[in-house]
Amino acid sequence: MKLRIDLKSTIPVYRQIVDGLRILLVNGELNAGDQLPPVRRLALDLGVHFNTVAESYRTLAEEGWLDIERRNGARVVPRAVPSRADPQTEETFQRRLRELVAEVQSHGFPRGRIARELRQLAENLERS
Amino acid sequence: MKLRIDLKSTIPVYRQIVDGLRILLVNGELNAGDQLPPVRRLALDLGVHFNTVAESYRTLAEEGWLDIERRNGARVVPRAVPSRADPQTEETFQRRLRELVAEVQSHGFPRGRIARELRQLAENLERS
Amino acid sequence: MKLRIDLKSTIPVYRQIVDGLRILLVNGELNAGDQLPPVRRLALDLGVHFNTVAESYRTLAEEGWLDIERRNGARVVPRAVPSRADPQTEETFQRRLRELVAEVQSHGFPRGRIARELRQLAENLERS
Amino acid sequence: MKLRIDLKSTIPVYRQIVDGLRILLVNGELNAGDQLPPVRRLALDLGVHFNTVAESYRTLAEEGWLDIERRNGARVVPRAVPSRADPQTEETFQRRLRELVAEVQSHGFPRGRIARELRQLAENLERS
DNA sequence: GTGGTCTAGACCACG
DNA sequence: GTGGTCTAGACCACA
Repeated sequence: MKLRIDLKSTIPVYRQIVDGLRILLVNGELNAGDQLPPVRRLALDLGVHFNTVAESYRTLAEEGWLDIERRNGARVVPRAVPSRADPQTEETFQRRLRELVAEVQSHGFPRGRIARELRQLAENLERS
Repeated sequence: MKLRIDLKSTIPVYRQIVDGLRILLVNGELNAGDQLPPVRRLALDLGVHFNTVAESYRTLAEEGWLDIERRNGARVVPRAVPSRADPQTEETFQRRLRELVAEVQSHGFPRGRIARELRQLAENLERS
Repeated sequence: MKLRIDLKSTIPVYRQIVDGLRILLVNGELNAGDQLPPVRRLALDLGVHFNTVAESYRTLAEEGWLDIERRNGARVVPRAVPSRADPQTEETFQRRLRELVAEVQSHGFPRGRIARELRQLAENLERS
Repeated sequence: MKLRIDLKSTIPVYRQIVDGLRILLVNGELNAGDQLPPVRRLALDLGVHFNTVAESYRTLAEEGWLDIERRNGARVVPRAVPSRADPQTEETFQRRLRELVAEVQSHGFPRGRIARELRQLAENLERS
């Protein structure tokens, strides 16, 4: 379970877990049918309370990624693609993307490098 | 002052203001020497408390974008970009970028469109 | 055995079985003297563990619907309806009924349709 | 806040709160714009932990009934009617309704009384 | 052994 | 003063 948590971050741990797992999911590193570790197990690995992990699993289940059964743990579901993107999503995405870029620019990260990262990610997206 | 705030968002208002202003700053829509609106004025425009705006200005001042003087309000300074980025910035940027992309993918936003947005932004960065 | 189980539901399987059988019982689709399928048989049909079915039978036996004998399986008994309802039952029924209706209203089910269902069921009850 | 909780019930307290509030909401006893009590306040009134109430509020917010703002508490939202009922809702409703009725019949509640309750509720629905 | 519920209570971010 | 997050840990229901 390739997953890193930063307990010091202001971003809530459960959100970090959700974000991290979602990356594995969209990248196909976690596939339909895969079993996730029991909440108490992953919690132990990450050094957090099991409730925190449980909350994360529940969030992903609501998003349609996981199927949680009381006694059988959480399993990646053959995800029905959300079919239709919220029309608002595009605008939000553009704004958040520009915010993120502005922030790292602000921290002195050079434009060229940022552009390179963006292009590289774009390629990855189209190849897979 | 092209700036929108969403009071319902879970993102703190002061952060939204900082993020919004920073975009204007890196895009050159706010330039060295420009005077920012008085906190009470901007607060009124946005419908928030003036302390919230003041907090935002202070944050940007700490980042080196603004110069705040007792009675003269806030002014954009000719900003020397921090010569070298925090070594941690690159990794963080990559991670946050991938998180953002995973999230919008999760919401059904098609990969091709995401890739296009990324490429377009990369171009803008290199041109300006 | 007209009975459907949803393993994904949060409602316990044994409860689903009890609820389903009880409907057959009050509707007279299962009558006094009828033999129920052996627990292992029904379990196989439903794709659940036989203990789960056994638990269901036991619950219905406690309610006075079934008679379970060591080697003869479960059989519907001529049921003397408990002469008087638990005084608390009426209040509980009203509350649960209203909860159920509020929930489906909440899901966008139109009042008219709900009312129709209620009336139809009321008729069925009085006719039989 | 007309709301009763049964701590002994097997139904989770937070569900009871959700169910209870939803009745007030569909009945118009809580209207758009109304402020709900702070989580800690209601929790104290009900004798439960504030987290339990918070969870309930969050659930109703997800259903679109409430609008929760970090510092301003929870407020009833001018609910956008869910427009389209899940096609599955009708079948589920019928089943659950029949399950409920079968259960109370099982407890000795006479058919005539049940029918009367159903009719009365149907009338209430159509009148309001 | 699995996830769910709930409590008690600390601490945080916000405005 | 508001809701949010997290922990520690008890207890429960289910299969």
